[in-house]
Amino acid sequence: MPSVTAGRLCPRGVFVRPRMDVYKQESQEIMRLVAETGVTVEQMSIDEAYIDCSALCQADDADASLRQALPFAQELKQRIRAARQLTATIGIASNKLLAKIASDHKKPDGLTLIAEREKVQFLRPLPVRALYGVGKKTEEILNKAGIDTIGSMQDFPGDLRALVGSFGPVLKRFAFGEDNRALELGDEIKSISNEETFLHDTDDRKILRHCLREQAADLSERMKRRRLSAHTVQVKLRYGDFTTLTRQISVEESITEANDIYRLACFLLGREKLVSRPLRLLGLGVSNLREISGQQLAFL
DNA sequence: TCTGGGGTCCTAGGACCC
DNA sequence: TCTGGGGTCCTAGGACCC
Repeated sequence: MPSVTAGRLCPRGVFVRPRMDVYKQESQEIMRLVAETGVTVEQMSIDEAYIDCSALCQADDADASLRQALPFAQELKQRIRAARQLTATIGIASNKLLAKIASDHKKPDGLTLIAEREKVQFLRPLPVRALYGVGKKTEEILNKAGIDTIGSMQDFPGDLRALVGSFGPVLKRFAFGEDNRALELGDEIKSISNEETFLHDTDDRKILRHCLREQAADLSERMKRRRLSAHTVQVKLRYGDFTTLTRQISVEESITEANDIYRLACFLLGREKLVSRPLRLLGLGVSNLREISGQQLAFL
């Protein structure tokens, strides 16, 4: 059974949000410290990662295995503190779902282990929202059906599919602390986008064109840096009343140049005259990404 | 917090083809 | 000309995550 920990790295008692690039650099340094230990790491976000240290935890009994991860976790926390003067919160459990819940359990500088033997009881009092994949909407649906804690979900006799569709069976297993998601190690990027919320809603063509040009240039640069090209361009608009819509177009040619992205974006906006009233937000994205091979394929 | 930004995944409907 | 069923692709929207 894999033993996984989720770590959350928290700037110590600092409420001022550091500049993003500083944050990112710090994140890289810490992830490097983690990688140095030789474990398998899935970085979830700038300040979170799942670590599979099952290679270090080889006891016959599942809970004895988890306990073997404790000294590793303690040492990791110490290393991060010594090298970066930051605290790290770590959760230890048998899978990603529980490791994350464990790491959320005690926030600043925490270390929580959820034993296999105790996981079902541990989960019972927690709100359904604590489960991965349950957001505001799903929480509302569950609450209406009388399911407010994970315990009540464990006890629910009906089929959750009637409430949450195909997520039902997975959710039921989550409620019992069962999760077989593997670490995702691929760093494949599926889409790249950016968006801008204006200080004041606007339908000024000059402002909108300028915004799109800047976004297209940024996307082009990010694609080139990763040696990617796109086959789909998407625009996103939000009006003053918060109505949000997207329009996308897929093309056969590979798109990497800012000008091509920009032109397709203008086409999408113009096609249905979407800028019929002032916009609160304008966004631009590319997807359907492929690696630039540097070499054309020849078809006979 | 009258609502930021950058992502992923799922679903549903329509077009199109056989 | 009308009818149908199934598969696939594209598009749009929404839920969710950090």
